[in-house]
This record gives sequence, structure tokens and C-alpha cells, in this order.
Amino acid sequence: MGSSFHTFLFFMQSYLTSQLLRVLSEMEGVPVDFKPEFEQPASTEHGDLASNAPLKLARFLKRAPRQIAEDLSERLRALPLDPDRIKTIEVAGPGFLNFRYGTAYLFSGLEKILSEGSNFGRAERGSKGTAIVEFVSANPTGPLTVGHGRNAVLGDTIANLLSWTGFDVTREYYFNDAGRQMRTLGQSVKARYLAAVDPDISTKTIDSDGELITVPECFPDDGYLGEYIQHVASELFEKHGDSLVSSDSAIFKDAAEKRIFEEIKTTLGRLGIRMDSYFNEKDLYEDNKVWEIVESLRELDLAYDSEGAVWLRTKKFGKEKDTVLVKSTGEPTYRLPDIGYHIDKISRGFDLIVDVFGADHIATYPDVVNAVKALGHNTDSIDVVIYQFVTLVRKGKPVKMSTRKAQYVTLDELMDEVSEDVTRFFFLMRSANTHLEFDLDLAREASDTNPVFYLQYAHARICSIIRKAKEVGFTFSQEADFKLLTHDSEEALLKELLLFPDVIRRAAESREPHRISNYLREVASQFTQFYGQCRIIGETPDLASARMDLARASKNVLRNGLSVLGISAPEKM
RNA sequence: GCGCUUGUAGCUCAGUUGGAUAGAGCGCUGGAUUCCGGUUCCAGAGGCCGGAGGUUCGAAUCCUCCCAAGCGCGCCA
Repeated sequence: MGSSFHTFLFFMQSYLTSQLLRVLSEMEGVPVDFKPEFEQPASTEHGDLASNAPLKLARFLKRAPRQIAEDLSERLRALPLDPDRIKTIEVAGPGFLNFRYGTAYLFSGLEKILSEGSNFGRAERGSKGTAIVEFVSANPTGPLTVGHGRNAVLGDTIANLLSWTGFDVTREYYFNDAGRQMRTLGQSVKARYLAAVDPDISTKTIDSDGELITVPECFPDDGYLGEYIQHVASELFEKHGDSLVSSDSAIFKDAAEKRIFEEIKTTLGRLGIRMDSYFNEKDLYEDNKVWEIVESLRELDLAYDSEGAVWLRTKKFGKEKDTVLVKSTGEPTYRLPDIGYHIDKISRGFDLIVDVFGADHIATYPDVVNAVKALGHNTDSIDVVIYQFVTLVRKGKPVKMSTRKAQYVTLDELMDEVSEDVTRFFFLMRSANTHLEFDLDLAREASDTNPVFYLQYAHARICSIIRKAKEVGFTFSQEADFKLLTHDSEEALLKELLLFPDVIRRAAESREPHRISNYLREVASQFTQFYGQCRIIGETPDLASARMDLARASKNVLRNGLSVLGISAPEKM
């Protein structure tokens, strides 16, 4: 089964830590709780793994760091270190200890990549407990937009990462089909329906971001102008004729909601996203749960009445102002059910609760977490991932977008234009924390300037080599002798491949999928360098099979990595 | 005005949680290649890491103050 708990780096670091501690225990002046640290040097000249222990120890031992480094390296050599694992120790720079891996250990890693196949880099399911990732969570008022797309892809990939590192993951979509937004939706549909029934209905013009639009007289001022509203309306007209003219707008709301939700699910499906559960905010109002929360907050003096509304004392959480929890109409603002929702998730016993929110929530989500905490719940398991907004760029200029009105690019349109794989990748190739500039011209390009194709091409090329070998009937030796892999590019590639489980782990822990895309680019690059310098077919059977195994291992890592990102790994392009 | 986030090569962005000479892709300049897929590879130019202080052996990274951008700031979510 999976290996990621005992990753290659983990093995090396714990081995070197134990050996270093052994040596340090014989030296005077070393603090008892001293823990050596390791890092992967930026430059290969500095070896495979480096420790700054001598630098850290300088102030305790009152000796020059380099001197300490020399001393330590002498003592480590005298142990001696296992040459299969560590080939060389060097003292360098201001006092670093640089270690280089032994090839025997690298080759056992290669065997592992091949034998674990699609599980390489994956930890045992459930070994870390359970996690819930809440994402998308758009209310069904219209098609998903590009902004939702970033949320969806980010959430789904974080869920993948958590699953790969051993969590049993639930993907949840939280929505609200009550409230003002949805009423407006119903009214918008009804107005369009009435216009379909009676084409001569009186109209008015409204201003939408400077554009004048003609709508029926009864169309709500902040109504939804998207074309899909008219689709739903004309469907209702075709089906029911004019029999709904005097119906309540709730019927129209329900019809629109059902239709829109189906479309949302279809859109998510195109991206390969399947939710495990849909949580309707409405359910929180059963058993009076949310009202009990208000009472509890009152008892804690965190809620009070004023101007006919109930207020949350966010000032106590360090905010400048208090905020409304229940409107004077008696309707809660989103904060209250959100508090209830998080308490619900905590009570469902998840070990990790991840929320994926847009930058517009950045200032408000702490209120929710603080309230949950004040109510006596442990909020340590809650982790909020915030992503910045997306700007579509065409021909170097930003594409204008206005979410509420008719003028926006839907996620479906984006996928139609640049494909599902490219959409996912572009959302994942930058850290969530930075503004994403989505260059449509670059995304459409099927060349090496487009990073997705670079990765997929490397995979397809390996598949092609395998096919070719079969075609020409090339014979490999039974068992590959990895010792024949002596070329620099072979060793560099193998070392890169072995990092995969660690990259997965770190990306999962920091909830940063972009680390995977960066890493895969590196793998693809290392592979093409190897490919450029070393031939496979045509070499002696021994060398060819060793290299073929290295190529297969590369294919395995590329495929596993792409599958974490939810992107296809084509055999041909 | 206040809060959060961000500021790194011409452009888009990484930067292993404080390490060594700050990197990649694109673009630009120059080269390579009879080949298992030219959707390739190599080299070069390009930087006051927004600015100024501070912390220490060591700062793009941590602290303070400025400057700029994005998001938010009592009954939208």
C-alpha cells in the first residue's frame, strides 16, 4: 500500500538525524533539546540534503561554525555512515554539512516507484482520519462563473491532496435556497414568463452597469438579467401555457432552482468534480438550532438587540464595529447559519474542516470562527483557504465582468474555449493567494508555451517510446540492473521522482495545489533532458531495460501527479 | 479613515516556513539536432526582491513605519 508516511526524504532525514544526534551526544555544550534541521539545497552543487546544525550550534559551543562542521563530519565518517544511503559528506559555505545520497538507496527507491504504481505517493486511506472540504457553495441563482471555477477546482484538488495523504474526505456543497436572492430569482423568472404569455406587456428600461436594458414592468430592480432566466421562463410557458399567470413566484423560483442546480452539477461534472453531499442551510432551522445559538450568544453577552435587529459583538473579537446577526425583518444574515453550519461540521466529528472562500470573505470569516469558539467548540480543526479573484485576459486586456448582471463569462464558456484540462491547470498553477491572471490566448495555444501541454506531452512521449519498443519487437533483459544508470541526467531525474510523496505531503499540509504543478513541470523538464541525452531503444538490453524502467517511473509520477490535479494523462496527443 | 491580502527579471509567477551565488516559464539574443514524437534541448542578456529602518552569524522571508494595488468595512452572501 501507500508509502507517503515514510517518504524518501523522511527516511533520509530521520537516519541522518539519529546519526547526528549520536555524534552530538558525545560532545560537550550541546543543548539537550537540540534538533538538527535539514533542507534540500537550491543548487545541486550543495548536495542532496544539507544541515545547518553547525551554524546553529556555534553560539552554544562558542566555536566557529566551520570548525564545528569539520568536527562533525569527521565524527560522522568515523561512525561510519551507511554508504548505501550516504555517499559523501562535505563542509561548505559558512558552515553547512552537505550530504549526497548513495546510489543503492536511490535504486531501491526506483523499484518502489515501479512496484507501487498508481499508489506511489499515496498514504493509506483513513490513516489520518476524516476531513470535510466545503467548496463551490454557490446559491443556485445562475450558472457558475469563472470565479466559482477557481473555487471549485481549488477545493476539489485540496480534497484530492487530503485523500492522497490519508484522509477520508467528504466534499460538501453548502447552499441556501431561501432568502432574498432566491426570491428575486423567482420574481425575475415570473416577469419573463408573463412577458412570454403577453408579448405586449408594459416594459421599463433599467441601467445595468451603464447599459440600458428593456425588461417587463414587474421585473425586480435588482433582478437577474442572464439569458438563462428567459430559458426557464419560456420552458414554463411551453409546458404550462398561461395557467401560471396568477401563481406565486415561489413556483417560478422552484423551477429555476431545479434547472440551475442541474446545470451547476453538469458543469462541475465536466471538471470531474463530484460532491459527496449537499448541505441546505434550511436544515439548520429545524429544531430551532440557530435560535438557540442566538440565545447562547446573548448569555455570553456576545449578542444584543438594537434598532430592531440582533447584533453580534464583533468588537469583542477586535473589530471596529459590531455586525448584524438577525435583521430587523427577523431574517438571519448569513453569519448566523454559518455559525450553526460550522458547529454542525464539528459535531459530525471531522478531524479536519476546510473551507474554500473567495477574497470577499477574508474579513468576515474570523467572526464566524470566533463565535463558534466562544460557544465552547474547539475550532482548531477549521482551516480557511482564501483565494484571490480571477481576471480573464484576452489580447493583453482584461475581459470585463460583472457577476450579477448579464455580462459575465460562465465556467462552461471558459471550458468550451480552452478545454477542461487547461481550465483546471490554469486555476491550479498559481498560489491561491495571488490574483490569477487567466490568459485566454495562452490557454488556447496547444504548444510548449502552454505549460499543460508540456506536462501531458512528456507523458505521451513516454507512452510512445513504450509503444515503439513493442512495435519493433525490442527485447529487454529480464531484470534491469539499475547500476547502469550512471548518467547525470538519469540520477537527477530519479532524485526528482523520489520527491513526489513529499511534494504531495507538503502541498496537502499547506493546502497549496500549485506546488504540484510546479513540481510536475520540473519532472517533465528533467525527463526531457534525460530523453535528450540518453537513448533507450537500440542500447544493449541491460542498459535499455534500466532506462526503460526509469522512463516508466517518470510516467508513473507524471500520471499520479496529474491525477491529483484532476487532469488527464493522455497516451497520445 | 480602519482591517485583511499582495508587491520578486520586460510579462506571468515560484522561492522548500530564517540559509549558501534570488529561480522558472514566456518574450528577447545566439546556438544544437541524420535520432525512441522538433509540442525538443543548450547558452546569454535581463534584479536596489515596492521604499526606509530594526532583529542576528545570516532576511525576499520575522518586527515597525511609509508608498502602491486588490478585497472588505452595522441589517447582501
